[in-house]
Amino acid sequence: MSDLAQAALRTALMIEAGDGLPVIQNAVRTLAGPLGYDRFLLFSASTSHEDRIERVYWVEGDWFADGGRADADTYVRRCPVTRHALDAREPFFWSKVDAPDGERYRVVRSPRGAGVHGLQIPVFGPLGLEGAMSLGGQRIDASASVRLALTLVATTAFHAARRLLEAPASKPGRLSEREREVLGWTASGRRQAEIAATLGLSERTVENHLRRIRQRLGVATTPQAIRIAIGNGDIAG
Amino acid sequence: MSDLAQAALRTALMIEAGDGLPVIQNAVRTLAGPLGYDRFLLFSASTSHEDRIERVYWVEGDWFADGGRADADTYVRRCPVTRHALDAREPFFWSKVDAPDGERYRVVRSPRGAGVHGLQIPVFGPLGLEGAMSLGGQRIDASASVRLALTLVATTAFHAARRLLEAPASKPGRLSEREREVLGWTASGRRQAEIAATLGLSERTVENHLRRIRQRLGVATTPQAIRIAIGNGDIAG
DNA sequence: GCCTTGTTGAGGGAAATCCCCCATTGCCGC
DNA sequence: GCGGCAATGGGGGATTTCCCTCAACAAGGC
Repeated sequence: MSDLAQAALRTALMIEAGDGLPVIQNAVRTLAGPLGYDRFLLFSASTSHEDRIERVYWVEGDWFADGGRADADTYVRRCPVTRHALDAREPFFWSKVDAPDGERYRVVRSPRGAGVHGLQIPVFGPLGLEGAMSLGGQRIDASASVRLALTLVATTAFHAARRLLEAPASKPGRLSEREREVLGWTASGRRQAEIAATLGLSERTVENHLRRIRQRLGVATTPQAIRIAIGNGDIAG
Repeated sequence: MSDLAQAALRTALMIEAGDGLPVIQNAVRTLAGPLGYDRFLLFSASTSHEDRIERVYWVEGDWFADGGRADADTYVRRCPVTRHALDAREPFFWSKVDAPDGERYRVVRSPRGAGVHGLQIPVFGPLGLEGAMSLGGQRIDASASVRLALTLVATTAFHAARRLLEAPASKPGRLSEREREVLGWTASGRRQAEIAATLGLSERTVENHLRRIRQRLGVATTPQAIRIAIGNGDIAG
């Protein structure tokens, strides 16, 4: 335990200074391996589509109980535990238990016994959930110290991975005059048909504008677009 | 340095297990004091309107250069560095430098020289910014290790403080606790069905809550409810 | 006890939104 | 001139939200 904290900090520093995904992976493996974690998952998520998991940066280990034959990417997106990260407010431990009707995942305070256990660490930013890291294994150290240490490392790893892998992509994000106008009326409680009448457009056009707005802001629903646009100063709060 | 990581982890654990603000304060002081930090600030914030700082949990030390005669709460709300936390995506160091036309704050990679320096650590959650912790001093250790260690501790401290201080009372907004929760997730792009799953409710109930929210706020549509609720400070912007 | 409020849930149907594609027009820059 | 983009509009169908009513239960005040 006295080594843990130092190792975690050293790992985080190494990850921050790293220049590639392999550095991150090695650093995490070296730290978490001795603690019983041999399955790793790192992904970015956004509140955009229904399929909220946007990009899988790293998936490794026998998550699938079939030796990895399933398509990792697809599996990850459907994994109940992965998806639970989208609802979580804090890091949490989980257990996969065998039930008569197949496998069941449960969020637990401290996993024990046979089966696969893990730790999920959501990563948040100014706009909410931005990604998560998941670590699992058969016999894991699930103490509070490990949770804190891995939270530090996972958060650092996520930011580093995103910086490295997401670098080229950047978004303009701002709305056009017309789009601000449409969104402004929407925020004022007007329905699409009303806005169309007000602005002298067809309902179809208003709808298209709203879709484009959602796309540009990278959000899934119009209510969310309102919130983001207010945050951006695109429309009045 | 080899002590730092251990001390940080120990501090975080102590804070998590603590049962009062004094425990948190002592823990932070003990860790950060030897690193040169003697001014502390912990507050909750929402990204809603102008006055984004919601509640100051802890302010201590000579932040004001006048020995603390100014109203701490007021000062904190206006402090440029404090406000910068609202725009930050990650922890950052800052420096207060003397300029011909008064004091100036600057965000820097590594503060040095005379003057007051500090570290700001924003804390995020599913709905975006939730609060921040600021630590300052005349001669601070501004290494990457310290940044990481204090990030861990500050994040833990914020969650603990909120849990302890925000538990009993909540704001008098027209919306009930549950309603704010539902509306908050809606503003984060979740659909009714998803919110139902997250909160363990039927879709019907979520729908009923949203209708009641609209009724209470006196608005016609949910997007408008988002805007009004943000304006009222009922949900995070 | 009685009344209010918060929270939960339902049935049934109407309305609105959202999604995929597509096309036209006009403007701007290279 | 040509490519790119904003603005406009459409077809057609799948989801989602919204609206009305009704009901049960727990907690708290009077």
